[in-house]
Amino acid sequence: MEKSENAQADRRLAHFKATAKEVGIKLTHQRLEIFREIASSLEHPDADTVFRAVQQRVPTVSLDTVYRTLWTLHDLGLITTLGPRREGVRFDANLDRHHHYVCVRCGLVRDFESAALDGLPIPAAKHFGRIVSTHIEVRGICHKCARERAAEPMPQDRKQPQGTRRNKT
Amino acid sequence: MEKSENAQADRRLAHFKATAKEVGIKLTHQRLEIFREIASSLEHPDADTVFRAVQQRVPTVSLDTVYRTLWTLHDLGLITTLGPRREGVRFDANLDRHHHYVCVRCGLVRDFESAALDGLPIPAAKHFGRIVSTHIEVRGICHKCARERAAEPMPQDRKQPQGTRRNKT
DNA sequence: TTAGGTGCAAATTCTTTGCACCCTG
DNA sequence: CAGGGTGCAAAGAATTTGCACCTAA
Repeated sequence: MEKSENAQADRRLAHFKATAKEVGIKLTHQRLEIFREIASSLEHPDADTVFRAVQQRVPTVSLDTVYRTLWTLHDLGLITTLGPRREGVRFDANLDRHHHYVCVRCGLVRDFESAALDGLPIPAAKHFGRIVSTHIEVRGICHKCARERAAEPMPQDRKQPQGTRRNKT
Repeated sequence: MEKSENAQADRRLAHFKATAKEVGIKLTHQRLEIFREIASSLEHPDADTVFRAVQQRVPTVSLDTVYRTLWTLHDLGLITTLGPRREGVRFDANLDRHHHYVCVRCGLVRDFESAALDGLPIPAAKHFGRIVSTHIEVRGICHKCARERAAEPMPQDRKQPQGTRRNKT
């Protein structure tokens, strides 16, 4: 997790370019930026967050292009989805075996790895059907929220979290 | 998992009634039916699915009451949420420690238990913050979908799944 | 060049909310 | 009987889609 985040993003980008050429889709400026945004983020952003970030560098992108690109990448197997909370799907460019820590307060998501967990057999599950992937989802309250929590009277889950979230109009 | 699903639902219902009395909210016919629906289902239905099921017995319920009730139950800690796919949140009345098998094709979700997994320490995750719960999410293709898959040319993920899903209009 | 991609705007869907009447406690 | 809860309908949000122009290959 500490070893050069950037090199990792570059490797993913290279993988994307190779795949794009392979299946014959165009490598547009927008796609590159959108993919780069997810590949280099630790946040597992949602469509709108990606949109706003990419917009900084490519002022003309539109939200629907972001949506289309995200699903295209997903269909190509270049990114996976994450749906930890009710405010929208989020995307993950980390294709290595990994697990997630999810803050139930602000929606923050962080990856972590665990060789021990990876080796485990999943006894009961396999009788439901074929298994494609297995990962742990740890839910909790992140440090930042724990600190802020002292103030507000615990607004449970619901409502607007303050992490990586929308703030239209 | 085999031991009398019904007794389990009854126990949950009793818990609901006790909690309702405790916090002073009314035990309406609608709430009872909505809760019963989730408590007795193995499907972890979404709001719309619950709505249609409850509607059979209480023809006058409205979808918004279902939404309100679901979140009320959630806020009371009587049910938890699940967001495996992009088509909406789903609810879970199983408060015991358990894990999920999720079909990426149709969205089916099944619970399973594993004492082995439950005992595991989550080494890396705890430095992100406090941990509230830990569960495994196993993704795969369920038996039914595997069978149907032979026909269709693998419509990847996207589009309408055919499991527990909407079909308005 | 030219077919796939993009931006725009309108259409769909899903979820929430205001308000008057109803029913549980 | 009183106040929370419900149903209805309309408002809000998020995501998708049709179409004409643009650009990577």
